[in-house]
Amino acid sequence: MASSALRLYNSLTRQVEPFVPQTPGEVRMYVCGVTVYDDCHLGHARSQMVFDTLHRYFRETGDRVRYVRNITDIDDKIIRKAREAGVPIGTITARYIDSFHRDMERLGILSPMAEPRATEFLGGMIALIERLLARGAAYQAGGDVYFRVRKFAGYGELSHQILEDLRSGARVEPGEAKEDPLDFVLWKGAKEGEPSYPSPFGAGRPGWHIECSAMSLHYLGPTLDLHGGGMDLLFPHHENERAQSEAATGVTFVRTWMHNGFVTTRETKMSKSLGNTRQIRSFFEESPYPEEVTREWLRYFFLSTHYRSPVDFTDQALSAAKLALDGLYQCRSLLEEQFGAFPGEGEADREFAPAFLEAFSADLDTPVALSVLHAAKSRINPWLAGGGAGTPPVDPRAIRSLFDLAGRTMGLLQVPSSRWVGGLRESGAPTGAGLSGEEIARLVDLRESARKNRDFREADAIRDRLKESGVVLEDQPGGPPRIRRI
RNA sequence: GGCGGCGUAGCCAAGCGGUAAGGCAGAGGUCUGCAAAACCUUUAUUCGGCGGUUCGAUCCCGCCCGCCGCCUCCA
Repeated sequence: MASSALRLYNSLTRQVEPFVPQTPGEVRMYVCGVTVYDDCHLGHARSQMVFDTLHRYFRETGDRVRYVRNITDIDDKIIRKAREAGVPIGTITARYIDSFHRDMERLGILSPMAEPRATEFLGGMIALIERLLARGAAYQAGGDVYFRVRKFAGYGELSHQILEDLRSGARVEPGEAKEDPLDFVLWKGAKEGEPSYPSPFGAGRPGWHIECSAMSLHYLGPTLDLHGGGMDLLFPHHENERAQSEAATGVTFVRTWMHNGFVTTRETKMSKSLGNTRQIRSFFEESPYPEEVTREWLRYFFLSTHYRSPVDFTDQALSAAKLALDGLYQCRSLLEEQFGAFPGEGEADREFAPAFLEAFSADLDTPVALSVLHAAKSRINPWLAGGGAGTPPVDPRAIRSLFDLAGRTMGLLQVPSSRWVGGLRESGAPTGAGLSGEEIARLVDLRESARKNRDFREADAIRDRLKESGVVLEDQPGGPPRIRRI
């Protein structure tokens, strides 16, 4: 059970309001996935991570989550890319679907219940368009089918746009036969050399927005508890989805609309058209750390800013995130050394967990949740630093319980601390500078002998040498030094 | 032009009517052969500026300055 009821910011009402699913104990959640024509960048990473965190929170608090995330595998950009490469679109989409899945694995994103692809749901989309035509909410013109925006009274409510303002800025492409510039396409008539599919309105392919309406209807019914995506999907994508879904079903499409803020570089939105994106793949490949470490590093970084605020992707902030996480691992490592294991698996925690979950309840305030982790660390560390004498100031089992909770909800602290802090000893893996575990062990032994002989010059020289290779030695009283990589 | 967001210590970042969380960095100290790690102490009388409402405002209102986003594909 949650320590307190979840409250979420709803883009529709522009207010933080209690989140109450229509069926108690069950959450119907739909998040916009990606269009598979390129590798995903850090903007996609943040969005997926935000909703993954929410997904995990629902699971933690005992809700069944029916989570659907779509894949757009038919679209102008895919077609263009396939044409340029001289291959069928399936070649392009297969490649980038694999890439997307690999990225989700890198980021530690839990799988959704379903991941439908647009091309698998043509039938559902066509049925929905037929319903809209039958109700007069759509019309055929010039081989296309358009949604009649002025027939939907609530148009503009979600993005808080005034119809006339939108109309003045709207464009009509040459060849389009819209009744109104704001009308958007539901079905595009086939064009020479483009993939097309048969339909009652002629061969063609679906417009962008209709897939989400059709697929969410199929999996989750006419009313979703929650629909999420990046801020940039608010208009026109979500506005259009809402219009066509509600025009077809006559009921509320989405109870809570959530939109996450952008990832920026130099305070400018990261976007493909600006050419300032950083791919998830390249971030991982260029990371000095193993994938499991890089994963949590990135998660901590993104989760340390509230999901609705922009995050500027800077080396400084990234570095601070790594060091903060290191501190948490250090604490866990000390606990394990003290007890021979991380004590108290599964113990209930009345000390920290309620505060941690309360932060989640307050519109997913992950920065505050992270601060609870540090508060716990600061409570136990003095005792650990004193060698664990006397009664601990806080039950170590509560720390374990909290850290496990952070693992389940945020995907943090999942790496064995011995490996995070001094992994070289276990893995024998080479360091960034190419020293193998064996070489390190040999140098450490050499230094220990030098120290025994009080040849501190030699000992320090070896220590410096190791440090240049990214290996820091921490001497401990009466034992071998701790080996920590930086 | 229309709509919206942001501006909190050197940096990152919560709080959003009751008197400034947390992280990183910095300073001093304990420990150490020296370090490192850890620990202790310390670092914003103040929340872009000016007015207003209030017993009380970083939080509400108005104006101004600066930055950003959406309005076209975009997480």
